[in-house]
Amino acid sequence: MGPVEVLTPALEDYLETVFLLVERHKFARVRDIAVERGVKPGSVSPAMKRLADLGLVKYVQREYVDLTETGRVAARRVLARHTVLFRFFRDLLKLPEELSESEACAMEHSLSSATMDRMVSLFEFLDACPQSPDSLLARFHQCPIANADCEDCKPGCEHEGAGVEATNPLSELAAGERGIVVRIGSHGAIRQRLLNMGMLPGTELTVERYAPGGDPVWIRLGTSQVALRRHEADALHVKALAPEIA
Amino acid sequence: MGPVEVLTPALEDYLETVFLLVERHKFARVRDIAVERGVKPGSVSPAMKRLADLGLVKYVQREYVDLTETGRVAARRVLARHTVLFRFFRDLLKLPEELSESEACAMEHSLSSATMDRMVSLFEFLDACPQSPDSLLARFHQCPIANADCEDCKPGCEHEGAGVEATNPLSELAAGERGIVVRIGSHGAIRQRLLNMGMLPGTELTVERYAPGGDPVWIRLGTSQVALRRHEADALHVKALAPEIA
DNA sequence: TTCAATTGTAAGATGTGTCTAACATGGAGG
DNA sequence: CCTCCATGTTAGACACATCTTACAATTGAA
Repeated sequence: MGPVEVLTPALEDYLETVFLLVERHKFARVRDIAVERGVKPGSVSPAMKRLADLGLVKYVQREYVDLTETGRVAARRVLARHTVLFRFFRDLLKLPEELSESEACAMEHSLSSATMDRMVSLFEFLDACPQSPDSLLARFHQCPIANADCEDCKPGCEHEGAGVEATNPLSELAAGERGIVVRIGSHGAIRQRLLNMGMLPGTELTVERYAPGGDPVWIRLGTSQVALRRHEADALHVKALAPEIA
Repeated sequence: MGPVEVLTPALEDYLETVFLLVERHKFARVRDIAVERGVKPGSVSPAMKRLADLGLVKYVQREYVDLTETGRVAARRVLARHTVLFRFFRDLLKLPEELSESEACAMEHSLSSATMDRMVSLFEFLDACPQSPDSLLARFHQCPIANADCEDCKPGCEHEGAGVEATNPLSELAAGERGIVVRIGSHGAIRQRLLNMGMLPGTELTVERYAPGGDPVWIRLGTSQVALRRHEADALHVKALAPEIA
């Protein structure tokens, strides 16, 4: 096998930084790299030495840092992963620019080639397939169910139309009944709490029992149990399932 | 501020493991945790001590490990992030089960609440909105452009239909012309290479010049330059842009 | 009851990445 | 020519997550 040296996340970050600096200024100095990455110059020198040992940068001590051809290829690969994630977050999920950026930075080191490839396929598809303005993605971006800041329902989204199966608030399930989470009809803190408890779309749950008055309701999720307040149970839209096979 | 102790990735993993073991066997022993995580028991003890210090587990030495209520909440949160990522990879991108799993493991530690929330919104939308069998997602999963293993085009996908703008192979652009990458009409190694060079859908590029015979063609991507072989340039579908404003 | 197997702990080593503080270098102005 | 200051380098320390190895405690069988 060739030199399949795996770069540590920090080294990938340094490589990326050097690439961007070299693009901007034709060369990179230790100081610039330190500023860019928010570390002290003393941390940069040893990192450059390691990159030089791996054959990724040409490093004339006290002078400048430049990329080798191998280094350029590696840096572009890291950058491509970053870009794919960034575009996914910003353009597809419509997350704020800054969050998209930081999230991409954090995840770029653990994105496999296969996954990146597949995400790009999704982009290609979304771009090529439904070019009309009522494309599914555009509908997602306007969908009231998927967005907090709009009224109950709008044109452009046919959730109440034909073909959509009925869902009920969880609190309409009787004790002992099962259901599958379809959506969380709520935003903000309640939604966060429900998601963090594992109430994700597609999750199967069983209503264990209601307290008198129905206020805390105990739910079984797999083998673990959680208690929900009434307003949380109301926010959770489920599709009823046939009772469990005994 | 309360104890907003941030868990290291490894501690999150331990917490997750403990949660799953406790669910399965009512309690967790150091040894089980070590086996589950593929480490030696000697690594587990200190980790448990640290989790106990953070108030996340109740740890009776030599006996068992159990979660505190706080720990259970934290563990469910980690697990929920894992599940969201896993479902995204497996069900939406249609990646193999095993890859989805390992990718989710790697990324779960850097998924922010906001991003998770938004991914769940996408799931909810896809589930609620286009319930018909020709939903966009189903079309993605069958789309020949997005999948290597099918012929040129199939029913169910109307790429050649009306409303789709024309794209050309990159090699039809003359030197000096600009374009935006729309898709990579190729699979396997060539696709990998193009992606790794940063040729992602949405990327703007300029054709710098062709070598005699047109075989290597030099492309400018932002401020950096790459050379493409003819068969690579043919695989790259671009939309021509108006020439750059001088 | 005593020993062996099982299980857990403690201590030391490694690898990575950071910091600070002290030291080196080289060019510009005096 | 010398000195000062920007910049870089080195060394030493720490933190963290992990490993291995050697030791300790528990348990149950002979």
